[in-house]
Amino acid sequence: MIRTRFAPSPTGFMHLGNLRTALYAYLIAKNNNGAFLLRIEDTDTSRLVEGSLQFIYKTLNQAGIIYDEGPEKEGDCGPYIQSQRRDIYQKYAKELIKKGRAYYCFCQKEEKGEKDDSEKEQLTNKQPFRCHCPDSPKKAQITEHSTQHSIEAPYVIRQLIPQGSTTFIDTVYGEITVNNDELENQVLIKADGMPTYNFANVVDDHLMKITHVVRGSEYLSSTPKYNLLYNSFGWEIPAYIHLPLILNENKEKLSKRRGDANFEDLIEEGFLPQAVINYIALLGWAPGSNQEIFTLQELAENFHLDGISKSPAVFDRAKLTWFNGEYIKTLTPEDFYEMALPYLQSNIKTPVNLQKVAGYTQSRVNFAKEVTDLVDFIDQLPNYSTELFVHKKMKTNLENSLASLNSILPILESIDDFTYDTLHTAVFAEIERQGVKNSLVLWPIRTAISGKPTSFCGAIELLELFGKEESLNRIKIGIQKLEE
RNA sequence: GGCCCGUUGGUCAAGCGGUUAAGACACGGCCCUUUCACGGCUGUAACACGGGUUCGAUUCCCGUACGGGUCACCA
Repeated sequence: MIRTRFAPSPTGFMHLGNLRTALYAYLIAKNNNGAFLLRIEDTDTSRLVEGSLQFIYKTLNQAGIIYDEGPEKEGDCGPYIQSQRRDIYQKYAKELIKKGRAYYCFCQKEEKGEKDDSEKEQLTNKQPFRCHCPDSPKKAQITEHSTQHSIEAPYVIRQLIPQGSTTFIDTVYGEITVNNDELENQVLIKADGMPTYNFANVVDDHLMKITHVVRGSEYLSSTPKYNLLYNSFGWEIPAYIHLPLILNENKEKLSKRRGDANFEDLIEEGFLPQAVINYIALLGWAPGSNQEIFTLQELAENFHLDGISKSPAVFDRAKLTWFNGEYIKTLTPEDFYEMALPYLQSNIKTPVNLQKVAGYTQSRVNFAKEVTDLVDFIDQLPNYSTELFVHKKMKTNLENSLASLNSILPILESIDDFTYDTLHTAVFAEIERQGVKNSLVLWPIRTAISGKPTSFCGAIELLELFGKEESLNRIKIGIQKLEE
């Protein structure tokens, strides 16, 4: 049975790259009737950000990515929070020492922490840091000693990288071979007793029976070290599925610091969670058909490893916006009404049928909040220019617009029942009587009532929406303007 | 800088030795229509470069260029 996991650290917001990793891991599991687990990697106590655990839960929830095992949903492999598994890592690290594949290291390294750019540049001409413990005669002693007694001096446990080269196979990128000289004797257990990501990851993936490791391609170069670890333990190596990066418009890695949007921001802006999920599913994966709109369920059914691409993808807001519009259109009228209501209520004081307004605007917006601009003529008629009455395609000009309004006015005045059907019948009867093009009568009405070059619905709908008094009022204003 | 990975239109992408090199977004045009939008049709636009291999390379191999990743007691 296939088991995948998503293993975020609670260090802040959920970036789109992370979310996509979670999504793919989920889809791969679900596509194979497997299990998807959530594991929290909180081994760096200094980087923990308050509340980010809630963000993780909330985001996965909104996205519909439901885990089968994880925090507060314990399976057989818990606990699923690494800080609660400390003893486990200690035990396995000691086992590695006994096997001679790891060792205690007392080397002091200068103050670490986040490297800044200048430090990174210096790396250019420097040999990477090497721990010399294995060459020290002290080492054997310590190793033996420490298996029985506790050690006083601060130490870390390092993985002993053997000579030779390491080859692994990535499902996406294929076979990759790295010379072991490139690999550092990496730290497995830190001075504070916590495991590093590199170690905890391997131990947990094995213990949690993860069959497919899904992660970003930034881990590609450290994968040989994981394999060496698996081999040292004699554990089976999982399938690796490394995912290409998601870049911003400038082709840089997405980052909050550069102002790139994360999931929370996008939802805040009015993007629907399912639209975002649908879009990022297609950033780095292609279904092999021309279908683009997928429910989560459909994604799970159609997902296949062959479709994952190797090259990074640029996040395109325009395309996401299109997806959002598509999702807005598939909303039931009730759902869209509910979504648009706050914007309608805060922009419309006039007693018009908001449900109808929502209905008219639904197919015209990509975001619910865009109704704001569409309805701005309802409470107040704009001070428009009579030029609006002139429309080549509608065959209207100032003269015939005035004539149309003058002829339709008494007819509307005689109607008390301002409902669509009644209005439609009456207006079209007049159009037929005059024997003119529809637009010659309808365009002036629409223009007089809206005072805008475009509106979210046509003349008859506007008459119904505004009711008799206000409609006649606005038509009279139009006549006045045209008479001047 | 060493190592690793990548490179099809502006963007997402199909392609997996022989194709008029799909499709989508964006952009332009047309149609529909009582405006706009929706919808339909349509147009502009791409295989980074140089060598091989081959009867034939976008597809395979090798370089070059460019881009990215990584080189932490961070994940």
